[in-house]
Amino acid sequence: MSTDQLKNVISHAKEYGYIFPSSEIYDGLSATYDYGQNGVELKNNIKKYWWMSMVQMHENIVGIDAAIFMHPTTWKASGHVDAFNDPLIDNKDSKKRYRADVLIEEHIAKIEAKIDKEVAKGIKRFGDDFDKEQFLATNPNVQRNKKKIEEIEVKMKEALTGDDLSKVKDLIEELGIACPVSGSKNWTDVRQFNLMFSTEIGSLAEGSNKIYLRPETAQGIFVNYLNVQKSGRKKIPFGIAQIGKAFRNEIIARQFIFRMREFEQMEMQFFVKPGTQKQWFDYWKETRINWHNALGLGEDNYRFHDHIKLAHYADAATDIEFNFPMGFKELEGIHSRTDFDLKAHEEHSGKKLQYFDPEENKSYVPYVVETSIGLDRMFLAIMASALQEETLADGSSRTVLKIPAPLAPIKVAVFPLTKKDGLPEKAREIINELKFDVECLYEEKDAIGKRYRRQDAAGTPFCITVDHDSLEDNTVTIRDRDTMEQKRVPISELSEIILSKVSMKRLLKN
RNA sequence: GCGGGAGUAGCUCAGCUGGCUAGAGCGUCAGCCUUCCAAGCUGAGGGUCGCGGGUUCGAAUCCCGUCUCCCGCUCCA
Repeated sequence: MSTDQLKNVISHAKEYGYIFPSSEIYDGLSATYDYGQNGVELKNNIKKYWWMSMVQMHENIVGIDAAIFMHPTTWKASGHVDAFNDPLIDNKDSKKRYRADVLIEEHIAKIEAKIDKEVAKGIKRFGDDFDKEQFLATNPNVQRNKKKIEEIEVKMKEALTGDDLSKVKDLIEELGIACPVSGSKNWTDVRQFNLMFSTEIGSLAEGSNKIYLRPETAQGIFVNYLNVQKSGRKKIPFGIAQIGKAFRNEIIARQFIFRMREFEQMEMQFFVKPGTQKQWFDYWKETRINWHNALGLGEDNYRFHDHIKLAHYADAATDIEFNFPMGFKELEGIHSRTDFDLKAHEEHSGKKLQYFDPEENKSYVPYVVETSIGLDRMFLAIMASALQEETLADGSSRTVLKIPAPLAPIKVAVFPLTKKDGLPEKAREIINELKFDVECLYEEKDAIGKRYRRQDAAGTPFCITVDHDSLEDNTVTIRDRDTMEQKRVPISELSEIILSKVSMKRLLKN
């Protein structure tokens, strides 16, 4: 796959009613997209598949739907207020972007390295008589550097906590910090990027009524975990699942629906006894990759990417990466989050978030193993791998969207072979039965071959054709999108045949 | 944000040394044909050439500004 493939996916998605640029008549809104008539069906089917596999198939997992707005302290506890608030600066020559505070800290680290060097020299000179503490307290070079560090730290704190980011730039210039790549000191101004969207709540903008749109759905689960545990009489280990929108004010939101500012997550937080997190982490790794593989998008298109550098909240983390048109990229994250989140919420809320374990006869804060998949990314993964250009035996080609049948927006299209002789009426009759089971579509325009190809491109897995024999013997042909093969079957068996191929059961039993 | 590329019909694009009513293919719609894998015939609809300004008798075309999209750099689901 290539970037050309991404372009094909984008235009195909638009042409067949899957995804439209948002507010297109106003030239669109950057990195915002709307799901069209087919897109919403596919998206809902992905959600359904996930929800059934997580909630319905696990008796110890239940779902919730938390509000997008949350108490502002939530985001202090989660670390998002600090971690998502970065002062950034660009080097104009190398075009590299850095976090301004990191640049300054690296500068401090360099000075510290100088002190260490001085100490090493001292050891060499005085040998066994070397008194490190005395040396650090008296050596003039060390003293000078120590003072430097202190000064920088004070200034940095002042500059970063104040409203005036130009002071941060002044400090960088004052220290003569150069870009590690270009070596130049040609910097842009420092700009603050807060990845959380904020708005005001209440009728007055005055006062501190600032609230955030949630940057992840997980916190809605954490703050509710005791409510669910108690009202549902849940015993550990148990899980809470949620599907919902989250918002991040990405500096760069690109690559179609891969990175959007408004996106949808499907998350499940699994609460376990401390010490068992590793085994559950492994369990969910396997369970989740099986969920993906059951779709048949190609096992080679997936790979695990284990995190070496872990986030502040995790003791193990892996990504399930998918081979998107732009290469292998993260599709789902599986994180062992320890008790970081619940402990933080205990601290900030002053409420105990402990679970009483009747087996152990003691209370503890559970550990959490999280699975978190980007719904829009899953959508893109399916679209990108499903869209294929096939060369047929006769040398002609066809465009086919091989969406896994249970996820396809329209499951079956019904065609009368011709527009007369009562064939349309017979076709309508069939639809009027089938529509209780699956999404159907009726089509009588153009040659039959053309109608087949149109449904191939739209992703409809089955086409039923009513011909003159149908009127005699109540049989029709059913054509398979992927193999293009046709079978003649009794109308009375249609529902059963189709359901066996498009029901979620087929995927979930895997 | 910085650098590169691009905005003309639903889609893919041509036209861009300024000059007839802005075109093609595919798609869409209506009718004919009645045929099991996109290809027949007839007709129709669809564009203020991204937007604003300027130069000019005249701008899709030249100039300025602006917006949007795509690719790369950082972060993440």
